[in-house]
Parts: sequence; C-alpha cells; structure tokens
Amino acid sequence: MTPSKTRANPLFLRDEELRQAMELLFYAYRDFTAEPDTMLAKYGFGRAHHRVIYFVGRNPGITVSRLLAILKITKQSLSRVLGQLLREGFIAQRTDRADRRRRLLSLTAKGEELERLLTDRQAKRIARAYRQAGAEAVEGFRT
Amino acid sequence: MTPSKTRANPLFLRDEELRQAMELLFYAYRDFTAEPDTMLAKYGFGRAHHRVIYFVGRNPGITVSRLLAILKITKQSLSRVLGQLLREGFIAQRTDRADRRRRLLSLTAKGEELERLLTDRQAKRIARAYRQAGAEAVEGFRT
DNA sequence: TCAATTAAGTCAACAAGACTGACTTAATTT
DNA sequence: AAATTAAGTCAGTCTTGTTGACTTAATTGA
Repeated sequence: MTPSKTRANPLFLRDEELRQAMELLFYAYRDFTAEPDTMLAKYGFGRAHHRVIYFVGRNPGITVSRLLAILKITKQSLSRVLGQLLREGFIAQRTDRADRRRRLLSLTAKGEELERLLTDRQAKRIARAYRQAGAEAVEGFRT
Repeated sequence: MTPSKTRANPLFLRDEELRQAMELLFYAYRDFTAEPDTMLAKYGFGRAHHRVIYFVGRNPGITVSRLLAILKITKQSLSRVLGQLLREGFIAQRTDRADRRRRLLSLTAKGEELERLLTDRQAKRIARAYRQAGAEAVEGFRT
C-alpha cells in the first residue's frame, strides 16, 4: 500500500511527481545538448569546449581556478580543452596585474561569435518551451 | 543597443533569464548526478547503469529497442551496461510471447532495491528544493 | 627574509561511455 | 521465399573525465 495516489498537501509531492521531475531533467539535458553538439563537431570541439566557452563568456576575466570550481572537473581535464581554445584563438588569457600568478580568461571576438551561435539556438529552444508553458509557469520555474 | 534590459512582455524573456535557465540545467544536472555516482561506484556501476535501471524500473516489460529510443544511444553502448546488469542479476529478460524476437526487460528484486536506494536520495533532494520554492512554483515548473 | 603556500601548467596512464562499421541469428512480415 | 525487424556481437576509435607526480612562478606569513 504505497501512498502514491493521494494529493493531500501540495507541498508533499507524490512519488509520481518526483519521478517526473527527474525525468524532465534527463530529457531536457539530453535534448538540450544534442543541437550544440552537432555544431561544435564542425569545429572539432565537444561539449566540454562549449561549457568552457559559455562560462568564460558569462564571467569575463574569470581565473582558471574559479572556472575549475564551477565546472567541478580536474585541472588536467580542463587544460586539454582550454589549451585548444587558447591555441585556436577562441579564448584569450592575460595576467592579473594584482596577482601575477593568476590568468584572467575572456572570449576573443571569434569566441564570442561562436558563443552567440551556440547560445542563440538554445535560447530559441527555451523561449519556445516557455511560450508554450505560459508566464506563471516561467515564474514558478525560476523560483 | 541590445534590448536586454526591458521587461515589456513577460512572455518575451530577456537574455539574462534565458541564460539563467541554461545555467540552472547545467548545475542541476551536475549536482543531481554527483550523489548517485558515488553510490553506484560501490557496485562498479556508472551513470549509464543508473539510467538503464531507472527507465526499466519506470517501464517494466520495456523492449530493448524502446529503451534505446528513450536513451538515444547506440545498441552497442547499451549492450555493455545492460549486459552487466543482466549478468549480475539486477535486470531480468523474458521473451515476448506475442513476438518472440523481442526481449522484455524488468527489474529483479535486487534491481528494485538498488533503484529505490538511488531514487530516494534524489527524491529527497528534489523535495527539499520544492519545499523551499513553494507550491505555485512547483506547479509552474511542472508545466 | 625565507619557507610555505597558492595558481597555473605539464606528463603519463587509465576508465567510462559514447561512437562507427560490419556481421550474425532468429523471428516475423510481405 | 525474400525482405525486414529485433537483438546481439566484435573490433576499433574518440571525448571527457580520473589519479598521481612534478615544475615554475608568485605571493604570503612567521
């Protein structure tokens, strides 16, 4: 007798609702990465490059260690993709004048162009979903 | 002159809001997979095993090809993890009597136990987030 | 001031989980 | 009887993560 059919308190979620949320996350992630992935492949890049481009774009002047903390990956993993992006001129590095051990990362014009290309597509996808869901739903989701 | 600061129509989202949604997806996925991952490691399993266990649990009697369609991975990728789960007795296979080419998959008792272990933790995580956000937010999110 | 710590980077080896391509076997459909 | 479908297998490759061990340069603290 699992109590999964009742709907007494809206703050107490049924098993079913919890599962739906988990599935939503899976499907959203799956579908959301699919489109950029095919575009990135044309540059010889992967999902990891996308994340780096995205977060550097979002946080211009970010240090390597802060980027590592956001991505939660190892320095060695990052260096592979970051190194590629630096060499190919999508990301630029400058030394922090206040602490010269630090390297501040930012997108080059080329990097910003790619970032826009990738983000615009995804933004359209989200905007579409949002329009379908409605305004109150958007507020709820954000919360 | 990017029109990203106006908030005329709530259905037209600002750049900032779109980016927040994208980031949310990244962080949610990152944090959501972290906890099960450490538990799965104790069994010698990974994230891929979790997904298979989850979707077989959700859809008892699912065929291999339907599972492939949900996961959107190749047969060869699936066979590695599915094979392991079958051999180690977490998933059982029976031939569909109506079409004997088909193999119907379902969790064993052992499989269900593991599924519950993994899901419960995540469910708690979601429930916690939901309680903090409030009831209307939950409705919005679901939509 | 100098020893310890921090930030960044490198080399090497390894593992999970995806992929492609080519085939087999068995069962069903046309 | 031929074509198609469902499942499975073998082999090789790629991306993206991991550990572990070090180096170099710069800053901090005792």
